Amino acid sequence: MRKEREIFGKYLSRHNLRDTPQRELILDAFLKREKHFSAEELYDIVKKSDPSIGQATVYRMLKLLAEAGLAREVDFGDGVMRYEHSYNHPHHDHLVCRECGKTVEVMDSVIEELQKRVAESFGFELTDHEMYLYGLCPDCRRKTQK
Amino acid sequence: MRKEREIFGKYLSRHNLRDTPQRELILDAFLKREKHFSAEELYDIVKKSDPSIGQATVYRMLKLLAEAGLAREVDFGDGVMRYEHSYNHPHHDHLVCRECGKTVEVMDSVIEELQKRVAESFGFELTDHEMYLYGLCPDCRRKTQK
DNA sequence: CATTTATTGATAATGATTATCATTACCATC
DNA sequence: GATGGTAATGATAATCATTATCAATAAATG
Repeated sequence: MRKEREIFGKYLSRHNLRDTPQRELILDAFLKREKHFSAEELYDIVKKSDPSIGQATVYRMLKLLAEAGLAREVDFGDGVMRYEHSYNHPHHDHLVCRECGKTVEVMDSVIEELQKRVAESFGFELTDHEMYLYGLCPDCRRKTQK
Repeated sequence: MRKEREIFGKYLSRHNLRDTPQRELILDAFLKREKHFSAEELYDIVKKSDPSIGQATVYRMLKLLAEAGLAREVDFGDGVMRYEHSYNHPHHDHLVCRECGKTVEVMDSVIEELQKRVAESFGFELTDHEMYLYGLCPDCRRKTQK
């Protein structure tokens, strides 16, 4: 968390960007947040501390966090982009419940390796990927059966 | 192709929906199309045969085709939904070039099996998934290196 | 043929995100 | 500490794909 602040500070100065109270506030909220979130959700949070903050500022800050390598975009395909921590949060994929929306981070290195091989078998050089597994979580399975 | 028409006809009558020239026209264009496409692209095609057709009709028809099991939505994450043939076009994932956008359909049954196991290891019942592999296609790799 | 109900096409609405732009704030230099 | 240059902010307009609305039209059925 200290380290993340440091990284962002360096990112700002390296790009001739300024440190502002708004950016500090949004950075704080981001660092406190554990679950992934949308721009609007983060906006609602920071608005409590600074009701005059604009949502454009939140959108802009999220772009910066992503570029600085602290955040990562997550697209669940519902038209709303979410963000999650990227620093010290190694790559993973998502397992999402179709019923209640609960998500679990998953990672399988065998799958990762196979993805690379599949790409290579078509002559592609794999740079990244997206994988979303959809299903029913344990709770919703129980509810559905009864 | 005959079979697909039959399926769609049955879908219409089973749902008390009507067969109209517009639907016929869009169905034709859909059946002729091999590559995936967006609503707008299909609209541009059918407009040549019937300039008075509305794009809302195309959007509506794509929903029907998907519900009838003839089409499948493909979300490349660029904000535009595409469709591809679903009938006699078994499940596959997509390998996409980050540079030129070229796509290849891929399928690896080992990956599919592992996905199921990963989900199960969290108590989830896997219903479906999305996997997009991004990289550089052979052509773009060559261009980038030179 | 008349009635019912689905369909169409034009257009307005939606909703997330981005662009614009006047105003404000930061920061280095004098 | 005033100043000039430039970045940042917040309000708001714009964007863009998609959806909803609705009056007009067209099928199908008795």
